[in-house]
Amino acid sequence: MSESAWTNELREFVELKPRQSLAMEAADNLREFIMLGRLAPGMSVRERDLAEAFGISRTPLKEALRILETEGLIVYGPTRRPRVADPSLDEINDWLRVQGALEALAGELACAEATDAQLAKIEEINTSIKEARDTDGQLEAFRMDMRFHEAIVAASGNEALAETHATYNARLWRVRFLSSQRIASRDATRSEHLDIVEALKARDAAAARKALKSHLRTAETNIAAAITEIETAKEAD
Amino acid sequence: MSESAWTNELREFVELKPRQSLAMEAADNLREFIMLGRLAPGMSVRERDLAEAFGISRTPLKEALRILETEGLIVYGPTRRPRVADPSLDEINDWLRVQGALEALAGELACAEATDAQLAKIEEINTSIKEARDTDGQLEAFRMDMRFHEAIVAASGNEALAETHATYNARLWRVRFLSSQRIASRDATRSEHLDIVEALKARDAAAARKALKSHLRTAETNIAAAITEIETAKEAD
DNA sequence: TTCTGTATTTTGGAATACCAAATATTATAA
DNA sequence: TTATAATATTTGGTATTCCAAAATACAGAA
Repeated sequence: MSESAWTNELREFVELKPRQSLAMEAADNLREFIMLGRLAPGMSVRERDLAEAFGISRTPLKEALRILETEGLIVYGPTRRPRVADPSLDEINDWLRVQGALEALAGELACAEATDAQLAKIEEINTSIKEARDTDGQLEAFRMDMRFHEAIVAASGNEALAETHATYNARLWRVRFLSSQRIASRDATRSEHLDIVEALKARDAAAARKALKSHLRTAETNIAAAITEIETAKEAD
Repeated sequence: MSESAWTNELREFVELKPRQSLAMEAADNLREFIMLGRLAPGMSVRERDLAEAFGISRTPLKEALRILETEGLIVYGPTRRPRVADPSLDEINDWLRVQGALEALAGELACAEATDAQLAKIEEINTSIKEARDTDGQLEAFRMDMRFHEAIVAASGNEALAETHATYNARLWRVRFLSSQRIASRDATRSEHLDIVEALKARDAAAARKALKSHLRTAETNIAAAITEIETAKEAD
């Protein structure tokens, strides 16, 4: 091994991100479209149309759909025709319960594993949520909220947990975004976030678990309220 | 709608299972091969060779590899070359912690949601584990053990939870199988299974959560012991 | 012998073509 | 007009082919 130390360091740095394929690129774009509701839930997806829209062939597009399927954003019918997922409230609640268990575990682990820097970062993100709401608008504040939860999971040091959590986040992104736009949802969220941060800083695993679980439970309530609001508004047509 | 009721019923029945594609078939076979260790961990996988071995083209085989990637059985290197996963003990423990949280949640939910028939089935599977060990051999007993855990998760009535649990089961299958062959691991397992069944029958959510969590914790210990045993045996070459 | 630059081979990514199943459309009969 | 049969079209699955990147083998120079 005649290589100097920085050689390996550089190699690691440059190759850490697996080379982006057309499929992954398409998956990223599609995910964004679905999350923002640009592609409506339940809408049927035609491989050929989408492939043309992206300027790629069906082969990588198909792979992109597969990726989004595992994330729960695309569902395949019995005849293998893909559609944009249109989850029922029951399914969403199922997802939220799993997400709750994952985040509770993350909080627990983070109390033992997180570095002080990671905890500081979590707290910093939390304070910037409020700032973003004042200056950058609702969408940015919501993105910060998501990053808050991601940071907690990352602080657990459990990579598999982070991956699984990310797929549930993707599925839940849209409904959580809808819910975040209700003014009524925001106040509770803010104080709950503080509880979470306090528990983590105290490295009190039980408290962190409890705070995260109850946070997800209010999310359940808020989302249910948001969805019924939208449903009733739709009936006013 | 002039169709008689049974027409739709029949159509539904026959089409309920999405048509099996070559990709899924290949994924099933490959999964079996990897789980049983026929394809050694870390071994590099050549798409062309495998496709020829299965008698299919690379297109569906590629999709199969993608499926197994999301299950964590296949990993892609930085240059997108697929290999059979070769998880470190740390990674395995990460997986087990997530699996523990999932099963704890499942037990909790099952206490509220499970039908009596489902609980009876769980108990029945548990008793048949012992029988299988006496008559059908180790592998069959192990399969029963897996079915025991699957049945609990199914009884939670949370489909997403069941899916996520299944992928972790796939990742962990091999190491859990190795661990199950240690005689020392078995006695503790048996009494813990009884604790779980009792808690579920009493529909005591807290007890079920606790029993499942501690069961996964002993799994952690057993697997660690099994792996170090194998490692030291390997050094004897 | 060891290192480096070059040629060869291997490998996965992507485009294209074709097929069978599913769907939509049209025609026909009651 | 409505229901059914026949036809045409659309759609996803699969095989084949080509291509660029990567790994390997090799040859020459230090």
